Amino acid sequence: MKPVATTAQALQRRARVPTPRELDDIPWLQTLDAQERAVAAADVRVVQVAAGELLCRVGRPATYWFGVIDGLLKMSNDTEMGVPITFTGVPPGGWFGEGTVIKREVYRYNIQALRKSVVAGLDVDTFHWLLERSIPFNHFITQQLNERLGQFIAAREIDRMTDADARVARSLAALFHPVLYPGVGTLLRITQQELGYLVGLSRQRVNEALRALQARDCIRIEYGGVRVIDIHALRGVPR
DNA sequence: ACATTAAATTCGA
DNA sequence: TCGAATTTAATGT
Repeated sequence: MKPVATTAQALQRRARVPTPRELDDIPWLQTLDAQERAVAAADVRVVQVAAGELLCRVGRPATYWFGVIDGLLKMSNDTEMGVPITFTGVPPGGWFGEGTVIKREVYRYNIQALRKSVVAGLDVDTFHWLLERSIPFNHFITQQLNERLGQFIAAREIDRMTDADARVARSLAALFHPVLYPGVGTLLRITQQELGYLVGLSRQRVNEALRALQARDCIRIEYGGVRVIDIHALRGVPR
């Protein structure tokens, strides 16, 4: 997967107005009252990104609050020296970057599309407009920040786990988070290769882990995706 | 790495 | 626009 250089300007040029169907898939929009929803919906823009494309880069000023309509993104956090460390996936229904947008700072993550995806963006100014007047929106954001904090703590634990089955189980459980990623439902569309990129394992090893989890009746493997049978069992996979 | 199977796309009516 | 044929993608070993 080769990274494709993408400027914010190029993204803006390719952006279009969301379809009604796409608006329905934006969780926070549904919580707003009619007036505010109308204003916010009018400011949402949507763009297709190709696999490997970089949506935003560390250090660029935050101009949008992003959400995944369709596809799968990877949040990665570079360390000082060059390459590695700490990934989380962002499946459909996930919105991110609110911490950065609230403070009007620069992005602290690289966001890369793991596959061809549809991403929505809300202008920073509209975000602040909502934050200043809408209680439902504030509830949404508070909850979002709170749940994500829990996810980062979980991610640290996952990093330390050596057992591949357990890593896959916990990473999957994170992606099935009902509050952060309501768009996922019980079927997560992710290939074993993509899971491999996220967790840092080979496709073969991910395949093996998934089969073990399926044997435990935690999940069901489907073509191009994974269905959760028992999320609690998934979280509880030991070691 | 390879064989198998599923899905997406093309193409002809 | 239907469906068969072909190509591409994902899975399992």
